Amino acid sequence: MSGSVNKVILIGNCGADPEIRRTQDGRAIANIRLATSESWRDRTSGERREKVEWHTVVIFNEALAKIVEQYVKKGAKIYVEGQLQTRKWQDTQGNDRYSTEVVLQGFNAKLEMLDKRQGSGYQAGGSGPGDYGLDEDRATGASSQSSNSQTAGGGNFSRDLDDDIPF
Amino acid sequence: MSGSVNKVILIGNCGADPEIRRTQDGRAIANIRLATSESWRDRTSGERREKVEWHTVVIFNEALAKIVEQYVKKGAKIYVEGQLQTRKWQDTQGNDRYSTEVVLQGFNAKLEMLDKRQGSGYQAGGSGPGDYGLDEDRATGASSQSSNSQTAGGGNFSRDLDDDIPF
Amino acid sequence: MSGSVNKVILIGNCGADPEIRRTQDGRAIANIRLATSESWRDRTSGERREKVEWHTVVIFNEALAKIVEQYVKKGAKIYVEGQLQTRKWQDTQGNDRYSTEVVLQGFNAKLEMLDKRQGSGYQAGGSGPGDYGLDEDRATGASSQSSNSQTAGGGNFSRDLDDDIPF
Amino acid sequence: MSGSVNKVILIGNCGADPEIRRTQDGRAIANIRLATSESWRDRTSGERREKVEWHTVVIFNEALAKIVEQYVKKGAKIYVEGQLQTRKWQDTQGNDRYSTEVVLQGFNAKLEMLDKRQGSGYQAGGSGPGDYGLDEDRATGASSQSSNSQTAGGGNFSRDLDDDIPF
DNA sequence: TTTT
DNA sequence: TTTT
Repeated sequence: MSGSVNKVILIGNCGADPEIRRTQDGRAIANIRLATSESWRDRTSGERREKVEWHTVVIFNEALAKIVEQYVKKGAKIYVEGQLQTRKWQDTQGNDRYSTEVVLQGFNAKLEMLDKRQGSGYQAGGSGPGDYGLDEDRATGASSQSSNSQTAGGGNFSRDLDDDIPF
Repeated sequence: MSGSVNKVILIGNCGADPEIRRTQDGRAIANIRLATSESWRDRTSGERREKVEWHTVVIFNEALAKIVEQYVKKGAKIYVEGQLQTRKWQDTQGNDRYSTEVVLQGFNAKLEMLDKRQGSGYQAGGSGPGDYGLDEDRATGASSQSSNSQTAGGGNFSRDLDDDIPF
Repeated sequence: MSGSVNKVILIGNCGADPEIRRTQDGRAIANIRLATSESWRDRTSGERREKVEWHTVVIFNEALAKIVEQYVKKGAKIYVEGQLQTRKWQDTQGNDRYSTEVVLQGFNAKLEMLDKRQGSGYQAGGSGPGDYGLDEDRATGASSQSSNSQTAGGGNFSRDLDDDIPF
Repeated sequence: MSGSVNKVILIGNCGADPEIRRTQDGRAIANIRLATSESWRDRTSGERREKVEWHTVVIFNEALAKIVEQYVKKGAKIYVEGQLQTRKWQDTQGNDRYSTEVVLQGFNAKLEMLDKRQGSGYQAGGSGPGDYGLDEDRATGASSQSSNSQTAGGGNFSRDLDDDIPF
């Protein structure tokens, strides 16, 4: 099917420190429980009410997962852009179960930290936090690649693209 | 919590005719099974591969649900903008189960039909299909309403809002 | 034309305090200069580079404009969701000029403050800052209205819509 | 600045065939004039009204520009996701002028064709149109790269990622 | 200048 | 003109 779009944009707060899992082959995957909320004034009572929604955000990207592990903590406010994915699994009774997650993977995925940097430290590394798009990771790949492709194909668009890559 | 955003944007095709349910108090609710897909060329085999993702879209709006019932059919390509919502329920064995849905409700919800109109007919009604955002309808409703609500001492926000309605 | 979407989503910092103008008929309009930026590491020099983009955000909504005036200050980080609009005007030499702005107006517009509330004060009012979507406010207005408009036989879309308002 | 987002999402119709320009160094750039529109029923007259907005979409990507040149024609309905960019230039009288464009470049850019494929032909090539994300271009780079990274790191996640890359 |  |  063509002409398809699957995009989720969330701004919320982390309910806990991210969990970092590792695949058999050693790749890091970060899981974040993210809370978004809406508030409104109740029509009848006039009271302010709030509804909180919890989302499971899964980051399939080792480099990004590590950054998340390092900088994203419980309570942090973040922006994530990914896609909806529903995973099928079996519970202990053998029933089919489904879990829907917001997956950041590959392109068109993005994560931004929205809290003011306080304190110090992590700026030191030079790379610094901030624009933690998956971009960055792709960038890594893309640039190591580009040194080839550029010379090879001379496509200087890919050159510019690489220049544009965050980092 | 403030500063929260919960937004889903999908473009996909309906897997079946929408289902219209009705709440106890008679409101119509439309359910759409929407498929999005990604395709890519497998690097090793060179074959084209495709991954389809199915989404449950729930439309809590009688008028919109009726429009959906009337014009959205199996196979139709639509744009939906709503929010992620996870609903808890009990299965027959009494286990907690969760279903995540894309909910179109209230503001910041939108539905657009992306297929070319073929044939005729439904334009006749005057209202016509096309921009089936909640927008348009709210606008209509909001304005007829505002003359009342404003006088009624309704929040003067609604007054401003009406002014804000696209022209 | 049907099947149309025009959406802009920005997260950035205000370059100055918002400007509040007023239309002839007394409605407030807020203007914000918003900076977004991208940064990346230059491939050849290894230096970190940054490109800043400035946006003009125009808020056509008296209540929201006032909230903006009150709480959004120079340096504030905000989320805005609106639409692209290009305005034609004449310069002093009589040449046609065009300005493109991000317009928040009517539905499908949203503004969220992303800075942590520090200090005190503005929570007191009860309404509180935070979710300054047009949402909330429309909801208020819309709901007080709905009890009327429904009876009044207002478009039954508005009826549904009101029902749809978050709770 | 960190924590920044600059995103534009449009669904509209092409007002003319795309223009393909070429930079001095031979890279293709596509320009599309895209119309979005809103329609609503006038509150007082009850008439249906429509407001059309024109956008300039600029695609800085040789491969994508060529696909656009080949498949996107006047009247086509497309989805584009890019970012806002304002370009400064001098008019013939030496005045500063600014043009704001929706730029598709690098990551987080996407273009989808939303018209039903009619007729035949272009499906034949095997690659087919459909998901014309910039992804595709990155994919090209990324995959040539991945053949390295995979062997090197064996991370089959990167393998999956690459596999996921459109085209 | 598109589209409905 | 913001922010990091």
